[in-house]
Amino acid sequence: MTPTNRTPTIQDVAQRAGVSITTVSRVLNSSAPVGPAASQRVLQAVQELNFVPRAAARRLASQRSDTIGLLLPEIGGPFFSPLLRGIETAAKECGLDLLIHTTGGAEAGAPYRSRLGEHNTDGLLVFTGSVGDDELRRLSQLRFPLVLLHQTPPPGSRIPVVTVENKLGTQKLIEHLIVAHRRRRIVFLQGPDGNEDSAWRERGYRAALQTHGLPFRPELVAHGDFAERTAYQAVQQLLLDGVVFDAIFSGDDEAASGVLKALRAAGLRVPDQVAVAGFDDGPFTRLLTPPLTSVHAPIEQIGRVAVQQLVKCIRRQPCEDEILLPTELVIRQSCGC
Amino acid sequence: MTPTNRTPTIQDVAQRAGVSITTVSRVLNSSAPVGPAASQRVLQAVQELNFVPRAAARRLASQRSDTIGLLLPEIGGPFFSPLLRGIETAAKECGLDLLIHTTGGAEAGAPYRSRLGEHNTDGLLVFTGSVGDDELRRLSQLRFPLVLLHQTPPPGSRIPVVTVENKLGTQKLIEHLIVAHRRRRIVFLQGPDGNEDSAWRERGYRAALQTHGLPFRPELVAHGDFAERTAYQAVQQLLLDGVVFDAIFSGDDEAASGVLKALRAAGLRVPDQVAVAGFDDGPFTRLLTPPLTSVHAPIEQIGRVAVQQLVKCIRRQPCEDEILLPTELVIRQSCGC
DNA sequence: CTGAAAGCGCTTACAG
DNA sequence: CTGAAAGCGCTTACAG
Repeated sequence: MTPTNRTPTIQDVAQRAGVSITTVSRVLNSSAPVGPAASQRVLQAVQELNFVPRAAARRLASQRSDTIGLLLPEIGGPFFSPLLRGIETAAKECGLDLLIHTTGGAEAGAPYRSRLGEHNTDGLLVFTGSVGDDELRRLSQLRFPLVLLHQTPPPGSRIPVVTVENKLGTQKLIEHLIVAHRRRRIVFLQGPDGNEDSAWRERGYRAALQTHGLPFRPELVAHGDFAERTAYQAVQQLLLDGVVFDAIFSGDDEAASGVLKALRAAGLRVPDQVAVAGFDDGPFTRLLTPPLTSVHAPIEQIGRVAVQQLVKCIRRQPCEDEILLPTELVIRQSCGC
Repeated sequence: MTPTNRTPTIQDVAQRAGVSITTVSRVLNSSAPVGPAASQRVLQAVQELNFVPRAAARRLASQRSDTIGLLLPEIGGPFFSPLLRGIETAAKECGLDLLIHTTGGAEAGAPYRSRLGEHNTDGLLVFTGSVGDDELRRLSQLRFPLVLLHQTPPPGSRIPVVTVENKLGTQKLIEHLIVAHRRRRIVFLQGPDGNEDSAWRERGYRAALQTHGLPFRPELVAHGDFAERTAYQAVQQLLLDGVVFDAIFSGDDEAASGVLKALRAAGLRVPDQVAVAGFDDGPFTRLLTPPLTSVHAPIEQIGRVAVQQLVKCIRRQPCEDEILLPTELVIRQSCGC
């Protein structure tokens, strides 16, 4: 008699179907051929008992967790939702559970381990700034499957990367400001120190200037950190310093919002006097006044592709060292169009 | 000799510390008193071996998953990030893993089960619109721990709820429009059919009108679904229909953005001719033009409190049937202030 | 305070 | 195509 107060196990299914638990396991996992009659009865028993395999038992026995982890510094920003959406979708498609862990910054490394460390996860997606280099090296040396997002691996280790095409996207944007809007003194507002996206965007900025014979002027490069407040202050500072400019390429969209505010506060008209552009093309970008010209970064796709890469690593299949997802110029009104 | 190519197990720790695995388990879980010397040696062995317990083994043996699930219709919207942040923070504090699953709508129920069903999770956080009533009843009858977000339980079942104080928040907002800005014909733009937040906001809207002796005019209630596009169309329709109004309370902030656009497109000045207000006070609200007056909903706190409630349910401790988190009027410029 | 042993519910060689 | 049995790595009575 099957006690009804207990959730059914594979035993109950086997008994009801009149087969061994081995056979039940086989039909559930399609891991070996099973006769049609037996298969039929198993399926029916599963149905009738409302049987769902315990993940813990399966994992312990199979030595796979069918779980991947996502490590990030924090939850928030316009980036986060689309990124997670892409990851969740792809993980579900691959039959993987997803565990999220915020580290609050790239502190040394271990506290996340107890939850999503080497044994409790088949692989890890690591967003830039969430794990220190030493820990990345340690995991990499263990041959533990890893994919980095928006970050290149620390020197000496080889870990697949998925990120966006920052340089080319920026280059096209700056060229648009130069060619279509005849801007000559374009400010580049940097992201946080050490941020790779920002570094590549700066390279694109310089490349565009060079292509069009414009000098690189250090005074036109301002420090920032992808945040609204600091962007506001940076623009104020430029004005205080008497720096002359006719356009601002802000490190990302959040910063662009601060830039717009600072210019408005200073009585400068956008885009007439100062053209403004951002990067990422976040969901709120078109809500700004004027609607922000930006470079679209396919964030959701980043998430999706990253999972695919990680799955390859987990299966020990060959996998690209670096994937750069294409960006696209999105023209709105803040550039003068 | 401990093979270095294998990750250590509790066996390895026990051997190295010269104790039984029972003792190791005890010091790791503080589940029973252990002598200081033994305890010391275990801790050291754990350290030296870099030992991390396999979650799967622990779960199988203990019959607890130490995991909670979050079910929602989809990932996105200004709501999502703060909600998840609150949930993740609280879950981490409680030592719980968090599994996220999107259902794509309140379809009957079962597909999520294989991942976060009754056995693979200690309890579930259910966001409105993600699980059908039948499935909620089934889980509830199983005494499976459940907490609903922004949704009351289906008739006949008793499941704890965490949501925001919609009615009072709306009431204060409408009264502000009436009293401070002398608005008399205030449009209420509804959320999706059956949405409980929207229903409560409508009650608050009516209550405010009544308090101030204003008639409820059905023609001032417009259908919407918390989306920008439909809000835009709804306003267009009102104008086409020749409905006279001097304020619009849009169901939420997203819709408010569409409202602002539609009014601007129609050449109506906000807030002079039409005052506008939203609900939620999402992160982008202050970026709108003019900055949106809204009702702040403490979304992150919702997530945090919901986890705490769920933990109580899991521990079979008494737990409130309903928690209404207070909202707060946030005055910006779109109301006329 | 400590340990031997059973058991959690599966998967997977191995043998047929 | 099928099953008995070992084993995954822990926790938890039970006995001392």
